Amino acid sequence: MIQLYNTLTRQKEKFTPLEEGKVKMYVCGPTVYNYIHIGNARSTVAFDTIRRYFTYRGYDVDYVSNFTDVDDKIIRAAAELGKTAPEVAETFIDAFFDDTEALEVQKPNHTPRVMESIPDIITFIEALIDNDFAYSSDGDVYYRTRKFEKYGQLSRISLDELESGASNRLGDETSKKEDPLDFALWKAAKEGEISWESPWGQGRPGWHIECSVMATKYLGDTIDIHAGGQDLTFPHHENEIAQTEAKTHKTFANYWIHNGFVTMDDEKMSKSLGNFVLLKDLRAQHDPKALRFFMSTAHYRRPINYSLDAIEEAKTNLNRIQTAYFNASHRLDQAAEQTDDEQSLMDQIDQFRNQFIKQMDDDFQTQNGITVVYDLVRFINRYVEEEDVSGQVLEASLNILEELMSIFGISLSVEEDLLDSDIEALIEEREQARKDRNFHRADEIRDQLKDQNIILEDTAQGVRWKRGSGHE
RNA sequence: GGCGGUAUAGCCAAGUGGUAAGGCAGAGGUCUGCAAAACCUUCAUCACCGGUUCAAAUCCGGUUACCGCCUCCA
Repeated sequence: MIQLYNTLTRQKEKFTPLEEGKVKMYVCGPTVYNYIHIGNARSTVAFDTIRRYFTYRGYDVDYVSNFTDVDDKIIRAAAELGKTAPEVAETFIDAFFDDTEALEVQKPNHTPRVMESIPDIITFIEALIDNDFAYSSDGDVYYRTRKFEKYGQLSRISLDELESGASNRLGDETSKKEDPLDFALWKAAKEGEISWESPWGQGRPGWHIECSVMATKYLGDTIDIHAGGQDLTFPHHENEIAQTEAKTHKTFANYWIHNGFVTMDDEKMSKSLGNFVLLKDLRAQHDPKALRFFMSTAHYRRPINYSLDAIEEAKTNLNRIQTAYFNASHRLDQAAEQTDDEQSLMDQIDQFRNQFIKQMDDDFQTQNGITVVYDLVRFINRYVEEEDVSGQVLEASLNILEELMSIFGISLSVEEDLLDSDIEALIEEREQARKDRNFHRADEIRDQLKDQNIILEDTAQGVRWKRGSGHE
């Protein structure tokens, strides 16, 4: 039984899908006016992990994540770069996929974009006007916030408090609104901006409406899970609920989940603060696997503080896991057909899986899942040093290690890797030198190979080699 | 100001009433020709004050600090 923390109720709830065995999940995607930073990446990775876990637990996940490709910031970026808004969007959508594929993020089943959805958006807005939840005003269309009784339910804010805050802030745009709390569904075009024909004149959609439209279009009026960053809770998700439920008169999403931020020096990493690290730069310097692992070391709802030390630690820890996998693989060659304690060991291995599932079922506690992986690593490392090992146990250990790590999007198996014949010859020469107790020559060869990124390790079962990490 | 979150060893991070998981770093040891890897041992009374209880990091009250949202933002 999977439990997840629902922002709507502020508590953990048992997950009950709308449709047996299926998960309909919508994740708010990026506004594509720039490369993504690691805060954006964390969100993408967190929900990818959750998606993978649902799949692991036997669910068929229909995963939709949008691109906001119509927006003030894109228009501004286009003007600065001397490109059109669609060109800018295209560039950064491609970059988004480059970045996230490097982190082994699985592609959503659908990635709708605002520009492709204009007719649906217009239809949606018309429905809201028809039932009196929205009104047009001089080329704009606004949502009547006060008319939606449950407004504020998700973010737990009261309209009156909001109003007192809003009234000091809003300037001229207010004049077109009946109420300062109303928000835009459609904005009249300004000179030179990208715009579309609509019943209210040339214009473009407001920010919030797109997600309501795309989510319901691909997943239906009611979806299981709606996800996004904590900063989207208000106003974005609150407004999505208001729009969608005013139109459908049904619950929009049963579960709302929100990820915590990546911080730097304990402050939120954000584009507006300027304290961000672009994923594309970071992954040029660090193994993307280590970056993904780093993002899995904290619970998705908690903040995670970015630092070079933290990345290094993730690298070290991942290396430890990788080494256990490597060591067990190496031992496979000399494994026995069968051993006496085999059954009890196989049972222990199953226990690791059970423990892992228990932790992950509880609101996707990846950090505790990783602890189970460490336990498994120790189990493997101990076992590998025994005199007689069973091939079955080794195989099962390798499989489960790979299985558990795959939830975090990390593959441990390395492709069959062959050495050049001259390197093979050097290794053999070194073995002979060691037998002859010519350690000077042996060390010389080991150093020489190390320069070529081949690392030799002498074990009780003979020499084994591996390639260095490659990233430094 | 309103709402929400967090405070556990040098660092990261578990643990929601029964006497502090795990990882990194550090120290010592085993193995090894040496190394590497690994294994073993070792390293905290849980922000502060008060209360409830046989028993609290865990419950209640209060205090302090930090963070987030309330405006575009994952």
